[in-house]
Amino acid sequence: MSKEERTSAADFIRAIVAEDMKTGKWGGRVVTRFPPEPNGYLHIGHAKAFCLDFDIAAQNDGVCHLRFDDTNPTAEEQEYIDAIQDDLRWMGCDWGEHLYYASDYFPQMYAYAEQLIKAGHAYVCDLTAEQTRQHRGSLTEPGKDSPYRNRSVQENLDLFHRMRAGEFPDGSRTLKAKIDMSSPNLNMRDPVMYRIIHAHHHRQGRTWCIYPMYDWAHGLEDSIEGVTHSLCSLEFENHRPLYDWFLDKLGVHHPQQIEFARFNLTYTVMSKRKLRRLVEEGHVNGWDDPRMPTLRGLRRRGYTPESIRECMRRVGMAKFTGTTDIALLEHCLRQHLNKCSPRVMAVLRPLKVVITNYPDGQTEQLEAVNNPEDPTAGTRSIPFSREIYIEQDDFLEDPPKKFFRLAPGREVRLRYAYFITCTEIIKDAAGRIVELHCTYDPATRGGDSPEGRKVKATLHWVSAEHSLPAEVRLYEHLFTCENPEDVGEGRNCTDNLNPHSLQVISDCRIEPSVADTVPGDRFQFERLGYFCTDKDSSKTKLIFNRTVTLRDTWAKIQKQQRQTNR
RNA sequence: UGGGGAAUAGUGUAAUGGCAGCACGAGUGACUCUGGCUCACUUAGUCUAGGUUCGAAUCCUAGUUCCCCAGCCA
Repeated sequence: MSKEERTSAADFIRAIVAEDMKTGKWGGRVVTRFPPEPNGYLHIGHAKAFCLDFDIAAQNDGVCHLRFDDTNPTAEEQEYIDAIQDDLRWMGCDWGEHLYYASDYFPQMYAYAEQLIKAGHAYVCDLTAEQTRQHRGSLTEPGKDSPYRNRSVQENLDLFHRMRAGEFPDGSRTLKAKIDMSSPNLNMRDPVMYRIIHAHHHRQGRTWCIYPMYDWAHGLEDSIEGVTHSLCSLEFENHRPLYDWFLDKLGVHHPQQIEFARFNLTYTVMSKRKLRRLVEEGHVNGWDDPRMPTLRGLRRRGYTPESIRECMRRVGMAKFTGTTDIALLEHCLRQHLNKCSPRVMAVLRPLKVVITNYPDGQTEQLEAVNNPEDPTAGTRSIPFSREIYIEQDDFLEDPPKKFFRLAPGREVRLRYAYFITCTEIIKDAAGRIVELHCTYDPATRGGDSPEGRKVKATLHWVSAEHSLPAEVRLYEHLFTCENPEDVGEGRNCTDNLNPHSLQVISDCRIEPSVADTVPGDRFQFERLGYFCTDKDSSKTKLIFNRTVTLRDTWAKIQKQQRQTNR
């Protein structure tokens, strides 16, 4: 990390941290934490939060804890704990020894609760959930005191002990903080601290049957760990007075909670609930479907951690809830992939071309550059022969203006190979073009004309005989509109699903150099886009995902032409 | 409706009383053995109305719009 990166206050949160470091508010320490609840997979929205947490710690020689906020046994599973760590490691996050679980603090939290009861700040309440709701009042009306609000300390202590001992059924009693039932902030109207849940906890088993609520637990977790800056999203702003109240009443280490706007992306949804629905209703093929904004999905799609981090850096940090254009993410992706992806030639929709003046049965090896952006990537050789495939899109019998590619009588370059000229179109009975006959110019071997003759286009190609069959999965945005959640009454985001978000092409051809590819390998298929080998791919059946297309100026021209012809 | 927040080009974000800048997008052109990359240029903004000030995106007043809160979820 450069000195500038370490010292610059790029946003309002880093400015606060920098100021605290200057004044020595926390003794020159920075401790942050990323506290996911293990009840789902991480998505790119989380990336904004954990990049901030881990980077701020690193930039200040501090530490960032990974803490699983496992305070609700009914939703949480070990599977998610493993997956979250796997995703975070992939993203390059380093928590060192600092892996913690909120549930490990349950004894300490219990002791703190007793302390609050003894100080008269908490009481056991026998109201049902429904009654509690009624007592809470509304946005405009104050709440009413619970009839159990003024129990003696002794009785509260006794009942609380018996709650913990398992004497009462689920939902029969709660421990509540005694604050102010008429507070305009609903969170301060005697919030529940503990509820009774007789359930198996994925780590604690049956040790506990009372579980702390978020507001009670979270500040304690931060405090116990010596966190200095507790960074969270905007919806917790209303909870900060409660966070502060608990820690003040306890008189313990009191971190500063700072809120920021969460990350939204166009053409996708981000809430766990909606993502779960996409999976459960079969709109996608699991949590790691390459169309999903989950980190697992993005990873399988071929995204790099670097590009996600770069996007987060560019998005910045503010308190305005906006939506980032997915074009920014894709720009960061292309920028990184352009630098690091080896180039390869693949033909998605093959059109056979016979080079009529090329010797039958002859094969030669031609040298191709692996990555023009990276001289150290070297070269490879690719086989050329009399019959090749080109892209169907690269030939037009009756080319419109500005179409530079192959057409009857026109000469183009085959990349790294020869100039060819189209001499004949072969059609089937239905009039479909099934084959092209071309001639080549032997003097242009390697792709250049010795006398400096120019061509307007360079096409990618593969040798028919030597190329490998492959399946390619093309992805588009999962939804057809920028904000899929913006739907009318009685409709939901699945109404905006893009029916073309996945297109499988099974008869592609790819150059033989990729024969040994393994899942996760990334390539640029020249002139098409960036692709990566899917986890379903094998030696006998090659399968690639399109990560993102190249910028496509021709597609834009076509779109313009279509509009002007209308 | 009570409370808590937020409003700067199409989008995201700087400027903390002193030249409204950057990035993405869009458009035009140059270059090119990828219609890629790269480069150049263009486009376009302070929510509204008052006020303070030599000077306001920034301070004050009033308003407008948007987001969050009535789980024994986090």
